[in-house]
Amino acid sequence: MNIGEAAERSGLPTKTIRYYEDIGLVVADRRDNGYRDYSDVHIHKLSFLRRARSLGFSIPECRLLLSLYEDTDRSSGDVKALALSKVAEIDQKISELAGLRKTLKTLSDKCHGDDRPDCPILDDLSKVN
Amino acid sequence: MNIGEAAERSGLPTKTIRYYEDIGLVVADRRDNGYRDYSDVHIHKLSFLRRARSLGFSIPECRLLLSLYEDTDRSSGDVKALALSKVAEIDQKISELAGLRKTLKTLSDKCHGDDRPDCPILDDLSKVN
DNA sequence: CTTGACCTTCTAGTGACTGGAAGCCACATA
DNA sequence: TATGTGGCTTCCAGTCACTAGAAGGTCAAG
Repeated sequence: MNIGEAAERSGLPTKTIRYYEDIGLVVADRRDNGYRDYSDVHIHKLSFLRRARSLGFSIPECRLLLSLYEDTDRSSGDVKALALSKVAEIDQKISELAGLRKTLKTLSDKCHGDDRPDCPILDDLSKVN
Repeated sequence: MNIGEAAERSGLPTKTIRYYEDIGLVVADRRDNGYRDYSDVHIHKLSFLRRARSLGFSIPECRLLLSLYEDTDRSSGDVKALALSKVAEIDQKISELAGLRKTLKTLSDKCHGDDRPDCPILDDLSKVN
């Protein structure tokens, strides 16, 4: 499929998809006319990148994550270790989000329309550190 | 306290703290000698920024979140609506992280040392879209 | 009173996009 | 067959969020 449809299905702008090709993250096939050609696997990788990037993973981290999928040279012990360390990172992110959520929920519950408390937003928000 | 200690306590580099002051996110007080002076409230805000940024919130979003704390002009109805919409965003992020976690866990479970499956990482990873 | 750590501002560079120009390609309609 | 119209190509320039480095001021310790 063309880059336009790939953009639609992955949720990334075409510009970003071309950029990811430039830096070697997801390289499309080419048709005779020079157009990029995307398969379902490409779409999966692009969607993955969109999600991982929006969750705060850096490009190098995403590259690592993708390499879990692609790199057949890597020993399976390494893959396991890498995946597990990322799982731990994700758990950390989830608990930070939970803390943030709790604070915002508290804030909104206290703001039931008329008066505003001397806002708790930062009180416990940044203590978890 | 000086910017160095602020950096240590917030987990942000001094360069970043100065940058956040440049763009008006967290403006420190100044001592007579021109040094920036940080209070606990400043540290809370900076820690908050570090966490929110690492979780994929943009600078404008962080500014909005901080304004929930600062803006005494805003009506409490607005605060409530804003906070609740952010809570929904956070729930979305959490569920995406949970999906990512599940996939990586599956991958690492299958990689029990010797052989590697034809990797599942992208199979369900990007379907949730 | 000097040394070294820490602070200041300023300018410039980087990473990850993002927008725009100039031109090629494909397909529908006159 | 000509002609849009829209999507594709590359390339260059700009932006956002830092990040590194230079040049110089401040301060506590020896």
